[in-house]
Parts: sequence; C-alpha cells; structure tokens
Amino acid sequence: MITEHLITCLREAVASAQKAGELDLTSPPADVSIDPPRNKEFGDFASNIAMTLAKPAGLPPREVAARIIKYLPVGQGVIARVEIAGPGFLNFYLKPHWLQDTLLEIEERDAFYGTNRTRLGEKTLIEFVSANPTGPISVVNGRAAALGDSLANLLAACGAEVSREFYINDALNSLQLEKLAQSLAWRYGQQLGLDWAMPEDAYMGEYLMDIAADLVKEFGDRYAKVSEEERQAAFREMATSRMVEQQRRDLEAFGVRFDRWFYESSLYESGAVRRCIEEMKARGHAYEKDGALWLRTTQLSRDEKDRVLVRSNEKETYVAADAAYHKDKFDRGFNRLINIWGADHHGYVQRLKAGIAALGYDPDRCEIILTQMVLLMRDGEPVRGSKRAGDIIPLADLVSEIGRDAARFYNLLNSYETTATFDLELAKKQSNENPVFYAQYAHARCCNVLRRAEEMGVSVPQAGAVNRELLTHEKELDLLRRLADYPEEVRLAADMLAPHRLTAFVREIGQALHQFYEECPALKEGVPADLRDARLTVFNATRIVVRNLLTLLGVSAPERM
RNA sequence: GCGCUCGUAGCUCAGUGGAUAGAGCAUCUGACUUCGGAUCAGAAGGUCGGGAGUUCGAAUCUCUCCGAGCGCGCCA
Repeated sequence: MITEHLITCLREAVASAQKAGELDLTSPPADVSIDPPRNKEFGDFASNIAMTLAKPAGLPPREVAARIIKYLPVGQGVIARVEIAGPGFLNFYLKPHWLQDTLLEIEERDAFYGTNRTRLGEKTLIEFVSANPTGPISVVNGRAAALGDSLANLLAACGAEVSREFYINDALNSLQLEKLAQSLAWRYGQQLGLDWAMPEDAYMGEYLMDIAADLVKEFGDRYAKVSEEERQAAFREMATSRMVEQQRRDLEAFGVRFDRWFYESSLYESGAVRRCIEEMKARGHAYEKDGALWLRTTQLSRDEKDRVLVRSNEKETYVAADAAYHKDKFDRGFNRLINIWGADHHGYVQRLKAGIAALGYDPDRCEIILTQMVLLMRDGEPVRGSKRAGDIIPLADLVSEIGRDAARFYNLLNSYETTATFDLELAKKQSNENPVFYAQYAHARCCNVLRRAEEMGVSVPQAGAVNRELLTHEKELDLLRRLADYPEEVRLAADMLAPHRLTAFVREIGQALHQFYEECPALKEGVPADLRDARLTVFNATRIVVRNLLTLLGVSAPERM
C-alpha cells in the first residue's frame, strides 16, 4: 500500500541523514506516521515526523524537516514534491498515476478489493443480541444485531475466522422463564374460556396470546386436564422453543444469521457448570460464607465485591454459568471473544472477567463492547419499552415498515458509544430520506451508466486498456482518492471495532460519485471516445467499491431503484 | 453515597494528539427537453458543558466541577 511505501521512504531518509551526521539520534524513530491531511492544499499525505524528532535531535522542527527532505527520493518514484509547512509538517505531493492506477487494482481484486490479511490466524467468536427468550426481538436489540453482524463481516474481511453466536438464557433456575410459562398458561386458559387467575407480574405482550391460540389449535384442551406441575413444565418448554423460533425468524428478516444458538441449559445438562465450580474451588478462588459459595472476584478483577457462585439453596448463579460458557468458547479454539452487551450490564464486566481468570484463561482475550442505551421516542415522548408490560417495539415491525436496508443502515449511523435517540416516526418517515438511499443510489447510478453504455453499443473497457492519464479533472481525482482510501478505511474500522465509520465513508464516496457524475460526463455528446472509456472504468470501479462497502454493512446494492 | 458511561451547529450525530472542528436533517437561495433530480451548487448556523494541567500542538490524554443516563440482589 502507498502509505507503507512512504513510511519506508521516510525511515530510509532519516537513516541516511543520521549516517551523514546531519541528525544526531540515539535510536531510529519508533512510530512513523503518515496521514492524509484534512485540507487538500497540504498535499496527498503529511507526516509529523520532524516535530516528533525535534526534541531528541535538539533542532527546531523545520530544520529537522529540511534535513530529512534532502534524502527523500523526490521526483524519482511516485513522489512529485515534498514541502515543509506550518510548524514542521512534511507534505507529500504525489504524481497522479498513484490514483489512476488504483483502477487496475480494484478491477483485478473485484469483490476482494478492500480485504486484507492483517487478522489471519485470529479465531474470533462474536456473541451478540442474546436476548432473553421472554419476548420478540425489539428495535433496541436491533442496534446490537446490526453492530455485531457487520463487525463480524469486517473482521472476516481482515482475514479473521469469525463465528456469530446467540446465547439463550433458558436455565431452569431462571425466574423469568417461570413467569413466562405461567403467563402463557394463563393465556391458554383464557382461550379455552377458563377462569384461571392472572399470575403476578405477568408478561402482558400480545405475542403470548398468539402462541396460546396456536397451542389451542394444536393440542386442544389437553393441558387443561393435567396437573399444574406438568402444565408448568410443558409450557416452559413450549414457550422457550417458540420464542427462540420467533427470535430467529425476526433476526433473519433483519439479515442476521447466527452460526450457533447456544443454550445455557446445555451447560447444566453436561455438568460443565458443576465442573467449573470444582475447578475454581481447586484453584483456591472460591470460599464458603453464610451457607453460600463465593467467588473472589475482587481479587481476580476490579469488581467491588465478591459474587455468589452457588446460593445457599444449592442452585448455581449465572456467574457460574457464564464462566462455564466462556470456558467453553475458549475450549472450542477461539482465541478472541467479543461480547456485545447493553450499557445497563456494565456492572457485570468485572465479574465475568473474574470468572474467566478463575478458570485459568486470559480475561484480556474477552472484549466486552457496551452499547449505550437506545432512547426510544414516540410523538416527542420517551417510550419505556418493557417486555413485561408488553410495550416493546418489535424489530420485525420496523423492518416491515421501513425495510431491512434502511433499518440496518440507520442502526449503524452512529458509534455505539453514544446514547442513540431513536425517533420512531422519523425512522419511518426516513424511508425516503434515510441516508442509505444516497449510498444505494450511487451504486444504481454507476450501474445505470454502464448499462446505458452497452445500450449505446459502447462496450465497457478494462481499466488496463484505457488512457488513465486523461483522468485529471478535480472531481475525478477526488473520487479516485476515496476509492484508494477504502482498504485503509476497512482496516481502521476493524481495528477500532467501529463499523459506523463505514457508513460515514460510503456517504463520502456517494458524494464524490454524484459530483463526478455532474461534472464529468462520459456518454454525453461531444465527449471524446478515449475520455469516455476512461470515465466508464471509473464508474465501474466505484460500482465495485460501493457494493463491497454495502455488503460489509449488511445492506443490499441495488442495480436499479 | 459509590461505580461505569456520555455532554460537539436549532435537531440527529461524525471527528486517528496535528494545520481554518465537519456531515445529514431542518431553514433560505439557485440548477430540470438529466449519461434516471432518491442529484448538484451556494448561504446561514460553534465560548467542542465550565475550569485547570500535560506538550511544539488538546474536541481528543489527566484532574476537578456542573449536567444527563445506567448500574449497585444468594434475579438473569
């Protein structure tokens, strides 16, 4: 890549200056950075190396810069000229072929353009959503779903082996599941005209009525005649399996597929939870107090107080199960675990890390992303969205109203670190204003021009077969610059676990494309054939990059709109 | 009270310790017998919550104050 080349040039120049006795340094510079400057007038790339070397060299920054410049291969390769600017920046101006030639690379690599191998050998498991099976997937879950899925795409694009996983809290210890089963049984009774008492804190959502109606259709009054215990067990089982099924469907409609749905109950059934607890005891990380077994989380992590592993009633807590679950992840060969949690779970980070450490694994290999809360607004009023009260807003409703692409893109617009305000009316209205259409239109527009060319009898040439030096218009170079920056942008977004950078970037490319389209006609009358052909290859390259980008975001790239 | 997180344009939000802090929406003004206008050109809009520190340089790092959200169970 071009930046690596320039960094090498800089390192060599510094070394040469040192050898010539012009720079008195004890060691070569540690990190040499070269970045695109914000302002185009400062060249194609800029480096702050002279400023960082000023102090060790005992010289003013601009003087350091001048001594480095003498040893840079200016004019020989891709570097047209280098200038000293401001407090001591080195501004690099490159020859235009560095941009024009990226067309060759884009065409050649096609769907792989933008991918890299920086994460080869990483086996990553991303666990996300993991909503309790007590209700449908909500719009709030949608944020984690969109984030986790495109994050997985991103890391895979960098060469990592990635697996998506959903953890189902279906343990028999779960009070919520008991409540859910009771609520479902009550609804079932209602369907049959039986006057069973409404359970305390019942789940009130309509989805339970739908399931109850299905059960009546399927089983008639069979479960009205059995014992309460038998009924409770049957409804717990049926409620869970049907909710999980629905969640799976909702997420698939959102374009998110998990490689595995992991049942918490399986950890109890296999004895893994029990074994982990024994292991923690054997390693001396657990102790008994008040009839319960405690984990020394304060010693193993920065937790505020120790946590209970086994209650005095001999039931294991989720702390034990979570530790067992993460041991299972490591034992399956994953060397990097990423969990996406809501910010309301921030208090559990340390105790999970303690559990991992207590079993002898490296807690730093488990990264926990906390997405800030989503504040739902409706008619200017905040919506609480409680599952129990039944006023959650299902993701499926949003998807059917504004479509999958818009819902996905909307959720990736901002960083997970900011509290998102999600205005439902606005989101729906934005079906025609959502920025996703801007990006998709850029793709459709490229396709349209290419299709139009074929209709006119002009076959779209290969980038290697056109005179790329004709591409000198400001808007052409601006667009090519974006296309050239794309691979670095992918690498950065993956490093920072920040797919939202890509939504910003695809808008920039869209803008550059639309401007190019306005000012650089290809198929209009009077455009010479060689220029026309060169520009057609730009449309084709842009089509490829926009498509690759949207694919990473989980958004479709339509050829017509 | 303790802990975690967040305060950037009217609104929703970007912003790798770098040069003059940027988009979209909303507002206002222009460009349509278009390579499909879901587009483009332009205007206006800011004490980056306040203060101090670190350094060649801070929206970005540290401290402190103010404001908002979340969490502080032998619930999950």
